[in-house]
Amino acid sequence: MKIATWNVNSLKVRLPQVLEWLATHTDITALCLQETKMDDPVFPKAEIEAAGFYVEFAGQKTYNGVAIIARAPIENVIINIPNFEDPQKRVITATVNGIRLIGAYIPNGQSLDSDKYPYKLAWLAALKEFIAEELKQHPKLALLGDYNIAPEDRDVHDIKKWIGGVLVSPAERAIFADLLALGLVDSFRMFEQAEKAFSWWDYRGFSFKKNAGLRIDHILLSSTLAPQCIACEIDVEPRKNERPSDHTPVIATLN
DNA sequence: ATGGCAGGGCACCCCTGA
Repeated sequence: MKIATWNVNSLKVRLPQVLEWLATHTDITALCLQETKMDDPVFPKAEIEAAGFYVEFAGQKTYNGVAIIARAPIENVIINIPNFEDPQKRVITATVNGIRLIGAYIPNGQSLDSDKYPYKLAWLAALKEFIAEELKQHPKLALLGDYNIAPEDRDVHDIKKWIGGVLVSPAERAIFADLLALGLVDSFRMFEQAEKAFSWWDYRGFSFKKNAGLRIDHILLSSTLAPQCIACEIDVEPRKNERPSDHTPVIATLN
């Protein structure tokens, strides 16, 4: 089976692309979406189900919003991080085919001197605690999503342009390392990859054409699940669509 | 140093994203 993550930057705009992508990737069992940007009453549940999928979601107007689309039943759903007060809808957790999936849209942080930066760090600390708890009950666990963290300098097209800002700060990278210390493995780095492999490119300045991107969308696998992973790839094709998301899917193959 | 593109809300300009 394959599991995937995709920040779609508005599901209203991107739903046709998502359904088309799933139609041509029939081996993807579960897809986690971020930035659906829609409240639950207007979520296109019927359309997705009519296309043959199960779907669970948690959204809000304008910002954030997450969902899981799957070809198998989606069970034992948890919305957001328990015991962490947060009006923003950024996490959906569920079990599909016996794998515990945590789909997350980690805060951007905006800048190191913004109020949103300490929110990001506190949010990540709460997420880490939640994952530690989930791992006790669900050893086969994957954390998929838009992390808004480029873990290493090789995940940044030009580190000089990003240093001193969010996404690459030592504190954020330290929390990423804390996730790895829970036993999680960055599935992308389990395999040999091309250099300058990114999952996001700014809409501005022909960034995609110049491959001036960041690798900030990740699939981390628990130590129990990682040995089942035989591939991880970034699919850049949807970034070439008309009206693309600025992010592109990441796919992990499990056997 | 700044803005550049895109989406959404809401009213035609502003906020946010990364």
